[in-house]
This record gives sequence, structure tokens and C-alpha cells, in this order.
Amino acid sequence: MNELSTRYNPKECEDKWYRFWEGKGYFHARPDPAKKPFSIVIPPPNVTGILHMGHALNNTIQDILIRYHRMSGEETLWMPGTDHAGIATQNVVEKSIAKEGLRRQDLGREKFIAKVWEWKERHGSAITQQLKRLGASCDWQRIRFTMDAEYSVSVAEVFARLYQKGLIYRGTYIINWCPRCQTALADEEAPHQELEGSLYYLRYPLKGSPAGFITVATTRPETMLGDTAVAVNPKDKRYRKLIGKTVILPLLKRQINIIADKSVDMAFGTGAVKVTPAHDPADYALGKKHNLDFINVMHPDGRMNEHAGRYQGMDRFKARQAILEDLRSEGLLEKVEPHVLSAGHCYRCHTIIEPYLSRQWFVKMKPLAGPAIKAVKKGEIRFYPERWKKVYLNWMENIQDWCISRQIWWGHRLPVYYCPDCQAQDSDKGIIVASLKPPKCPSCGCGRIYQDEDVLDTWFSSWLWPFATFYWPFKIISGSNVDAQKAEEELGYFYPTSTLVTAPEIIFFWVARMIMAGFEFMKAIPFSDVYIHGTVRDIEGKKMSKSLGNIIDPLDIIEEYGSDALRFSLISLTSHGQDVFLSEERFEQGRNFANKIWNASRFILMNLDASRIKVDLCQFFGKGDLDLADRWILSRFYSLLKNVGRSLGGYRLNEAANAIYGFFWHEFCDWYLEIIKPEINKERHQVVMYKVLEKTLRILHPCMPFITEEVWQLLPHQGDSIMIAPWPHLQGNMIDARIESMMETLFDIVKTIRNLRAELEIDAQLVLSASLYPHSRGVRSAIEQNKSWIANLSCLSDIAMLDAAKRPAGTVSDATADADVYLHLGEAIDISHERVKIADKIKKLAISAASKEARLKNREFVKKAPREIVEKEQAGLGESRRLLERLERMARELP
RNA sequence: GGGCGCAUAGCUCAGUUGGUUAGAGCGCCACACUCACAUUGUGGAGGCCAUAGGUUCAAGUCCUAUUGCGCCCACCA
Repeated sequence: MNELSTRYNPKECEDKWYRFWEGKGYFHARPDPAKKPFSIVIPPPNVTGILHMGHALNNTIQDILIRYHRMSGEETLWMPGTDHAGIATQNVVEKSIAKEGLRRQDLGREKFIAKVWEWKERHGSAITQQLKRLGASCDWQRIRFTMDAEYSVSVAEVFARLYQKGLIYRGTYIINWCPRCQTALADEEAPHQELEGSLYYLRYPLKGSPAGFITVATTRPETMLGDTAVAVNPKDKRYRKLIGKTVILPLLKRQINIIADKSVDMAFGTGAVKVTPAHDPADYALGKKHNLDFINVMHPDGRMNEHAGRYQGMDRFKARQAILEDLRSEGLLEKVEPHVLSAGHCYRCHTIIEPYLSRQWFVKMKPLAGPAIKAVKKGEIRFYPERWKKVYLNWMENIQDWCISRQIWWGHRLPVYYCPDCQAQDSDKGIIVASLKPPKCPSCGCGRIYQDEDVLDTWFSSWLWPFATFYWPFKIISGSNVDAQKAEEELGYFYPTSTLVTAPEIIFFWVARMIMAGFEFMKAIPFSDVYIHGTVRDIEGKKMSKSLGNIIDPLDIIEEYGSDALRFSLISLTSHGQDVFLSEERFEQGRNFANKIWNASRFILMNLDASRIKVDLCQFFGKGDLDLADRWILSRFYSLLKNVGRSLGGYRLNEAANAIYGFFWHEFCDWYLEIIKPEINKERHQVVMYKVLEKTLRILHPCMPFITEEVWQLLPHQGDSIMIAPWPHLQGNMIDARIESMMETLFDIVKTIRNLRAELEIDAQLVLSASLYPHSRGVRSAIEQNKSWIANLSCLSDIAMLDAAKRPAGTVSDATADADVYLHLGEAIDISHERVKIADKIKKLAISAASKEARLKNREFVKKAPREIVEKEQAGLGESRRLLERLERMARELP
């Protein structure tokens, strides 16, 4: 095995093993009634996406869970796929055609959509290829896309069912409108920017009171033409007597009422606010609540319309100036204050967006939310960490109707058709909703029906992800090779899925809606656990984003440090849902760990006689054939296994990763391998070091799949791949707290001796070996060469062992044991400054023993503390007293 | 404005239901390469666990308030 490099080389392994696994079909899941199912649906990344650190974290977590459950003998499915991401994708393609000087309008809808598909075919697999480099063991045979033909049928079906149930309706809504681009924008496409504006104070004369008026403040005076009320806070003493009175809207001389609403902020402006329901989202809500008129005063291009009186035809900002001048000349402009306001701007042309009233489609959410709230309250669906439950419930209990129509081209078109002959204004007559386009109008029979131009919100397809990916509702499409019966079986087997792993930002957008859809269409929860991980940030706590330039590209990290290093470092930093603060050096830890694994394995391979490792470990048991060190490392391993299982079960992945790290490096390598070195050829050590390495690799595999496979393949092994090797069984009888405590005592001794190493010119590690293996030839000769007193030390393990044996299990007092051994050590080592050091340590231990005694004297403690604690304290007390005496004697003898 | 989170070593963070001496990684200091690994090893320094109260036999852990930082949602007429 000498040909193995002293450095682990990820590049030689990763691609090789990934292809091996995929080629063997290990990622593919099929229902097996004999096995328990475990399934995860991937949060589908945008098809335009490239892998960023957030994806890396999200998918590493999923892969760990998947690999863990696969090894645990469950039938494990990880369903991959991508999201068509309506607006994001449309923008990307628009940008790409802009290079040819084209706008989407130049192409027309059909040709543009064809371009998007073309783009998707060419670039849409980038992110899935990147997931493979991460090691993600997705079932790629099942990869889905939210615009797949079958998936689109699911979407249309859901729309139709909800419509028939009366849960989808048409209504008006204020949207972000760019008057220049003449398009609706989603909130995230209309970023708010601060700008220096003015706050204008306008006087609205009171009807029937010639000198009376009420002053309102506004930043957009031109919208006053659409005012249909003035609102004040009902608690506001200044205006209380005006509530219900009428004012004359200046310029247009329309009469409007003064209404009361507690949403009005008494401290802002004058405390009275003009209400323009057609041009402001908050006013819109007021308008709905108080049943006001909605007067739209603008054309879609931002010019004033026929409701604007003499300002008709003016641009909105020109109209603003004209209106202000007219008000000033009428003495109705009280004052103008500078005011910083933040307004939405079109992300493309930076035009100030106009809140614009338009007709949209909605889903009634309250009826859907009911069961989804209950399921979480009852604990059928659990959030990890639990605090997100509150966030979820808070939102669900105040849920608003969901606007699902979007005025863009890329997406699922609404399955809504109109018959021009039957259609009547403002009614649903002539509207046909069907999952597939009907050939003719069902009522008049004409063939002139046409489809709604709008598309559905992207989330209207992704909320079906846990079951639509299984081809629900199993409607066969001509030309498709989907086997409906098989699909139904698979859905029955794998649904509800097990765990959803996602980021907090999309609890409302996605998680909550999936739960609602699950109940509505599957009559069952979509998943039982929701694991919410943190956001990946840079070292200063800023969210990673392109515009900030603080991106750490996971692919660069894989290139430089390896995929396992990336995965390990990310996981070890992710503590239970806290945000992850990253800098590139973080990945050195993962890389170094991989290298440590590599070199320890190389060492074992060099010293392993493969013919002897078949020996069953159990042979050694009961015969007392295992040495202290062997028993110790086995005990430590099984303690680790127990902890790792518990941590993974509670989604504390970082604990699992860090526990394995600490065990492998600081216990297995630093102590066990060093201790057995002098007698590494002994059969028991051969077996134990092999078993511990092999099993540790297995429990590390979910976290670091590549290096564990590489090493595992070099070791003697059973089966084709570590990926499908069984998760080790917990053998509780191997966990021995007394052995562990005893060894720790010995380590303390050795550490003390190491301090003396320089002046005594001895090898401290050898001392421990000497104490454990006093009769080995190597140790004996070493002892001869060194100072004779080392021989004294060889009795230490006997002392420690006797000590431990005297006490019943579980009552070992570390403090007492430590002190005892140090006393012997003090006798064995005749170096004065070291005595002082030891005396210090003993003093500390004595204080601890004294405090124990004091505590037992406290009646409240004895009465109220848990029994085990009291018993533990009592058990240690007798020994502590003896110890104190000896300590005093020892102290007198010190120089 | 509503909701949530965080504050522990120089830095980044663990610390499970309160329980004996608060841990890790990185960084720093000293020492060590004939040794599986210098991407290494050994040792060391470094903590009023943000502040003030409270509950308890016992508080880093639970409660209240304060200060500072951060996130989400709403709003900004």
C-alpha cells in the first residue's frame, strides 16, 4: 500500500465513485412492501439557477438524511427536479435575446415561449449537474420539472377543482405596475428605493361649513382625483366630531365622507388621510372594508384618464404639478414639507412603479388553512427547530387570499377559457374552467373560445410538488410513457414524504401552501417533519448575494478542497437552524479532516494483515482477551454510535458530524492507534482497529460520501459499496463507563509526563504503552534505555484498574480516582516543581470534595434534589474524606 | 408597528430536559520532523457565560427588565 499518496486527492475519487453509484442504480427507489419508506422531495431550484452556498447546505442536509436512512435499511427516495420560476426565467431569456436587439414583444408570445424552452433544454440541467458534484444521491430517473406536461395537467386540474368548489374567484387587486414597460411586477421585482420627495398638505373643505376644512397629507397629490373618502383614527380627539361628515373634494367638487379607521396613524402628517382605493394598497384595503368606490384615474401608460377631469391626458407627474398649482391658487395647499419616502422602482427601467388596480384571480385561503393549522397544532407535522411552528401558525391564522394570476408569459396559463358569444360583463357567464382545453363552448357550441392570457404564480405549481411529482392525478397524456397504475402505487407508497428540508424564507410561500394542498387533494399531510436550516451568510453576517460581491462559490470550494470538505465544513457549522457564517478558511477544517482520515487509513492498511480480520469480534468477549485500550476504543465507538443516531434523529447534524470528528481524530488516532503501535501485530489490535475504522467510515459516509467510499474499497469489505452497507448496530453492552473513566485518568497521567518530556528525554506515548503493555518486548527495551523509574509507572494501570473495580458501576468518582492516581504519581516522580504542580491540582480536587460534603450537609439539598444526584454525592463522600486526610499528609511532605 | 432570534475564549460558534472542574475549531505562544499524516503531533496562555434583578438546595441554562446586534412580516398616506 506504499503507493498511496500522503495526501487525500478528492479529484481522483469524486467523479469516479459518483458514476459508480449511479451506474449501479443505488439512487433509484422502488416500492418495497418489506421495507419502510423514507422519502424527501427536493425544494426544486430555479431552472435558471446555479448552485450557491444555500443550495449546497440545503442539499447536503438532505443527502445526509437520505444516505443515513438508506443505510438504515429503509427504501429511500430523493425526488429531484427544477422549478420553472416564471418571472426569473422570463427575465433571463429576455436578457439573452436582448443581445440580439430583440424584445419579447418583437417575437410574440409563442415564439418567445419557444425560446424559453430552447434555453431550458440547453442550460436547464446546469444546476442538477452541479448537485451531482456535491454528491447528491437523488433518484435522477425521476427528475421532474414544474412545466412537464403531466405536471401541468396537475396544475390545471387543481385550478379546476378549486374553482368548482368555489375557492377560486376573480376580483380586483392592487398590483405593482410599470407604466413604461406596461407590465405587472412582483413585489421582489419592484425593489423599494428611498428618494427625496415632498409631503403635501392639502385642505379639503367641509360641506356646509364655509370656513371649515380638514387637512390631509400626501406624497402623491395627483391621486387625490381618485379619492373616495378621508379617514381618521376613531381615537383621535381632534377629528372625532368630524366623523361621518362630508367634504368637498377640491378641483373635482365631488362629495366624499370622513370615515374612521384604527389603522390611521394619528402621529403622521395631520392624522387625517385621503383614501384612494384604486391607487394605493393600504387604501385599497380600506376601500374594501368600508365599501368605498374605486375610481381609477390613470391609463396604463401613466397618463391621466377620463376620470381626471381637466387633467385628462396629462402624464401623472405633469398632472401632479398642475394640480398643486391649482390647489395653491385656490388656497388649499397648506404647506409642503421635504419628506424621504421609499417607492417601488421597476427593476429594469427604474421607473417609479404605480400601484394599479386590476382584475386578478384569487384563491380563498381560510377554508384551506383550517386543516393545515390543526395538523401542526396536533403535532402531526413537526417543525425542527420548533420555534418555526409559532411563525407558521401566526401567519396561517391571519392568512389572506392568494393572488395567483400574473401578467407574464412564461408559466402555466390559467386553464380559463372565454366564449365571446356567451360572455357577459362582470359575471362568470361564458367562463369555462377545465384542465384541458375544451374543443367548443359547452353552452353555445361555438368554436371561438380563447384562453386567458395570464399565467399562474410560480408557487401555484410548486405547492403541489410532493404529489404532482408522482404524476397525480394520473391522467395520461397522449405521447407520454407514464404508467398511471405504477405511478399511483408509488405515490401510495412514498406519500406522505418524510422530511422537508428548507430555508425559513419560504415557510409561507411554499411550506404552508404544500400543507394546505396536501390536505385538500391528498387528504393527508405532505410530510411529517419540516427541518428549517439557517441562511448562509458571509463572515460579517451579510446575506450572500451577487450584488454585494461576497459570494463563496461552492464549485470553487469543491475544486480546491473537495466535495467532502465542503459538506463536512458546512454541516459542522450549521447548528440547529442558526444562520451559517462562512469564510473560505472554514473549508480547511473539512479538508484537513479528510486528509487525516486518509492517512490514518493508510497507516492501518500498511499494518493490517487482511487474512486475520475475519475473526469475529465476539470471540474476544467473555474471554477477557481484549486489552484496556481495545475495550476503551470500542466503548467509545459505541457511545459515539449512540450519540450519532440520536443527533441525526433530532436533525442535529452538526452534533453528529462533530462527534465523529472528535472521536476519529482525538480518540482513535491520537490515543488508540498510538497506544497499540508497539504491539500492532497482535490479533486483538488488528481486529479492533479494522472494525473501528470500518464502522466509523460507515457512520461518516452520509456526511463525507466520497472519501469513505474510497477508503472502504481499499479495506477488506463485504458488499459492493459502503453506500449500501448497513448502518452499524448499537451494542449497548460494549459501552463501559468505568473503562472510559479509567482511560481518561491514564491520559491525564500521560499528559503530566509529557510536560516532563524535554528534561527527561523520554517518549511519553511510550509511557502509556508501557503502563498498558509492560511485558511487550519493544516497551521493555525502551524502558531499559530510559530512566529506571518508568518501570514504576507500569503499575499505574493496575492501580487505576483496581480502583475502578472496587467501586460499583456508575459510582466512580472521577475526582477521587484522579487524586488517587496523582498521589501514586507524586510518589513515583521525584521532581520538586512537578510536585508543586500536582499539589495545585490536588488542592483543586480537594476543594471539589469539600464542596461535595458541604452540599450534603445542606438539608434542603438532601430533601429536594433528585435522588440520583444525592446518592452520587453520598457515594463519593466517604472516599473524599479519606482523600482529604491523605492530601494533608502529602502536603506536609512537600518541600 | 407586529413577530422572532442572538449576546459564552482574540475570532466563529457548541453547551439536549437546570446538577460535580463551561468545551471545540481557527488564531496566538513554546516544543517536536529516521515516526501514517506539517493539511501533523504535544503542551500552554486566554472566560465576572452582555447588564441588572428574580425563582431554586443549585442558573451559562428558567423568569422579568435593560442595552447592543440581526432576521422576517407589515407600513411609510
